[in-house]
This record gives sequence, structure tokens and C-alpha cells, in this order.
Amino acid sequence: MMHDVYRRLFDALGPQYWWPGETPFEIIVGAVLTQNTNWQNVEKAIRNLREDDLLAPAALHAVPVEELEELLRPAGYFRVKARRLHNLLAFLMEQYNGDLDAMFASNVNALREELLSLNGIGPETADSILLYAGGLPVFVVDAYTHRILSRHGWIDMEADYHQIQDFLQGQLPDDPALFNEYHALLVYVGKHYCRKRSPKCDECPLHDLLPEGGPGL
DNA sequence: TGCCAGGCCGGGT
DNA sequence: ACCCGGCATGGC
Repeated sequence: MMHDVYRRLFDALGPQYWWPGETPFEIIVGAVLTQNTNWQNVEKAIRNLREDDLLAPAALHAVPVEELEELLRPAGYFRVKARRLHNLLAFLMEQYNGDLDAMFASNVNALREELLSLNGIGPETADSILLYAGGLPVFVVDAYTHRILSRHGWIDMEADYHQIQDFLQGQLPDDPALFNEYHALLVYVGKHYCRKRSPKCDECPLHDLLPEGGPGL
């Protein structure tokens, strides 16, 4: 079922060319900055970092947290995010000497647990790092995923992160490229057709898959 | 103009 | 175990 949904979305919308970032490190930074935040604001902060040539582990780790705060200000929650990012960078430097390839070469599940143990890295941020920066086969679940799947009645409203992740991965081949494209397509649908307040369900490519009587909320 | 955005943490029941 | 407030900027 969920694989058919993927094919439907891909046929209707085409490839999304995600994640919107150029290097694995930039993707990692973006994953932290985009927590509950509009991507446009994240881009401003990343632009600040790029202008100062700080899009590399050692260089960014060397920036004092107070300076980092100012660079991250446009991304919102800037004090929290400066600490979280610095914290993640310390981990990266201490455990892997800033070598991302080395980090992603380790066991996926072990690495996932390590990331989750860091303050400020929850399941979505960890999985975004693993999939989009590391190319590892982990499905990223986000607010859009939850909303789209629950409105169609495919999952329970109360389903938690891991239930949704297992539900999807259980029906899909273990393919990072597929997980990548699928999540990107869900974000597109979430932004354009499945908004919180003004959903345009009747224009959504999945419209005919809605349950009888319209979407559940 | 208010409401919202690709979460996560910590403290209170 | 659950629930909830806090965190903050910029765009529509």
C-alpha cells in the first residue's frame, strides 16, 4: 500500500532533489537548525556560516557559543540551537576527529543510538542525519508524515515516531534513495495540499485515496 | 495581524 | 507515564 502511494506521488510530482544542501556537513547543520523552523530562516543562518567559511566540523567547533548564537539568530531558537550544534560538533570531533566518512562507516543502529544520546538530537534529527547526510537506510518521519498518514487513516492519530517508521519501512525495500525521495515527496504534499489550517485535499495527488467521508481531521 | 514552521528538552503532576 | 510550557525569527 505505502509503496503504491510512493509511486503515485512520484508520478504526479517527480523527483524533489533533496536534501536542499550541498555537503553532508551542511546537511547535518541544517538538520539541527530546521527543528520546528521554516527552512527559509534556516537558509539565512547557513548563509551566515558559509560567508565566514564555517561549514566544516573543526572550523565550526572552534567558534565560541556566543558567536555562534549571533550567526544562528535568523534560524530562531538561536540560543538553544547554538548549544545543540556545538554539542553535536564536540561529539563529532571527539569521537571521529571530524571525519564524517568515518562516522557513517560505523554500525547504523549503534550510531543512531549515539546521536540520540546527545542533548538536542531527537529521532527526526538523528534520522535526517543518517539518511540525508550519510545515505543510510532510515526513513525520516516528520510532522508532515504524521499528518498525511493519519488523515488518510493509514496510521492512528496517536501513533508515535517509531510506529510510523516501522509501518513505512515494513512495506518498503531497504533503499536509501527511495526513503530519501519518499520523505521529500511527503514534505511537498504537506506544504502544498495537507496544511494544518487550510488543507487542499481535493487538489492532492492522493485525493482519491481518502477514506469515505473525507479526511479524519 | 496573528499564526505557523521539516523538534526537543525539562519540570511538574 | 503523561502533559505542557519554553525556546525565537521571519514570511504569509
